[in-house]
Amino acid sequence: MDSPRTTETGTRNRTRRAILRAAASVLARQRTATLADIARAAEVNRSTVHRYFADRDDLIRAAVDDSVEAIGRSVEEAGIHEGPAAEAMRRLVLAHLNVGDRLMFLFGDRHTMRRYGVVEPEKPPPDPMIDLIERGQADGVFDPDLDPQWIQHVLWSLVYAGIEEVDRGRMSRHSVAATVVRTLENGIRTRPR
Amino acid sequence: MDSPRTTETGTRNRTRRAILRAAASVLARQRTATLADIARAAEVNRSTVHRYFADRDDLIRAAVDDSVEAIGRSVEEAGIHEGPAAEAMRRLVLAHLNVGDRLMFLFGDRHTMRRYGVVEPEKPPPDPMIDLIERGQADGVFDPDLDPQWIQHVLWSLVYAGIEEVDRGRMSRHSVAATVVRTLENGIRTRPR
DNA sequence: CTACTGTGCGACATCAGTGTCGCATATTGA
DNA sequence: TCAATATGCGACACTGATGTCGCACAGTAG
Repeated sequence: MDSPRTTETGTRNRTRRAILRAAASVLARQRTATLADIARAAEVNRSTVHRYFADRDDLIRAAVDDSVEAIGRSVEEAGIHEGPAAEAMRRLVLAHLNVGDRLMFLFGDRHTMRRYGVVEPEKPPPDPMIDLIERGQADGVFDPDLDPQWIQHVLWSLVYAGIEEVDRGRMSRHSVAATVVRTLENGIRTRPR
Repeated sequence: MDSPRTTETGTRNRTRRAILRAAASVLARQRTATLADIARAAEVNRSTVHRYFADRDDLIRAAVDDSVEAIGRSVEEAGIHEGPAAEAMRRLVLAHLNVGDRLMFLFGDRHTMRRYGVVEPEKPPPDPMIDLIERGQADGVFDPDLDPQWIQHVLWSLVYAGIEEVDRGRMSRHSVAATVVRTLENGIRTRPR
């Protein structure tokens, strides 16, 4: 579907995807990981990685593209242009939590995006997020005094923090979404009722 | 004062500190930066780095220790055990923003802390932060339904996001503290007045 | 069952980064 | 001013990671 090599067999496609997922996952946690590390995580031989990707740079670039697509799809499936802004924001948080590894990989080190990926003017996550935020601000649901891009970055930061909590076993995948949403909406101050 | 080599001359001390600061700053933004990159940022020759640190590992370890100390000092100067919890939290945010590079260096890649630094049970930033959060929760100022450690991570995440905004020139150092505090306290939802 | 595709294995060459070294020069402190 | 300290420079050796290659075997599709 999204693979540039759509004439690939199912077997090759699966191997390629396993390598890309492993690359994002391993590099998200250790930027200096070797090709051997990635191959191990993908459960293939190092030479197999070379059969799919010309070199290390090629692999990382492909992993960046793949991650951008995975995040884009997850965000699209959240359908944030529909429904009340607060509900849509909650679906957005879930969508991001579902692609936690890719987010950590893409944004954990700004060098990755600068060297391998989309250039700054093109925002990897699509404008619909900013649209949602602006819609919510117009509706009086989101704080109009906060810059929409800042809100977007806050969202990512909290999702990121949530993913790390889950990774460390300090929070369940089930409870993290609620906690992230609660903190995103209310902050840490006790909300007067 | 805190340098293990207190018999060092002022010149040597200054050179050592320049290298450590450059290490934290450069590695915060590019985990795979070389010793040559760090030396360039410190405005010394690469061989000079070797005169101060046995090898790359030694330098990174020293940079971790130095960063932990710098953050600890900044947090200590915030005097968060004094005054109302909300005020103390604001000073804490400022304290963290003041050591932004070190935070990005230490926590931008979990591998750094795991391999070079303090082990998990010893929390690099001191317990007083958790004490402050619990104090605020007891006083009804902070949300008692949020885990104190989660609140601490949220604080770091937002500080981190703020530092990146400043780095990208999208926010001034002056306004970032207010924005971080506002978002930390209120979240993104419009707060009813 | 067979032919084709895909992969593991391991050896080998290359290369970027690191670590070492000695010398000349710059800087600093007495 | 001079001696001691600090540093830049660049050459060189070493090391780990990468990239290439060919062969044998595993897996898959017809």
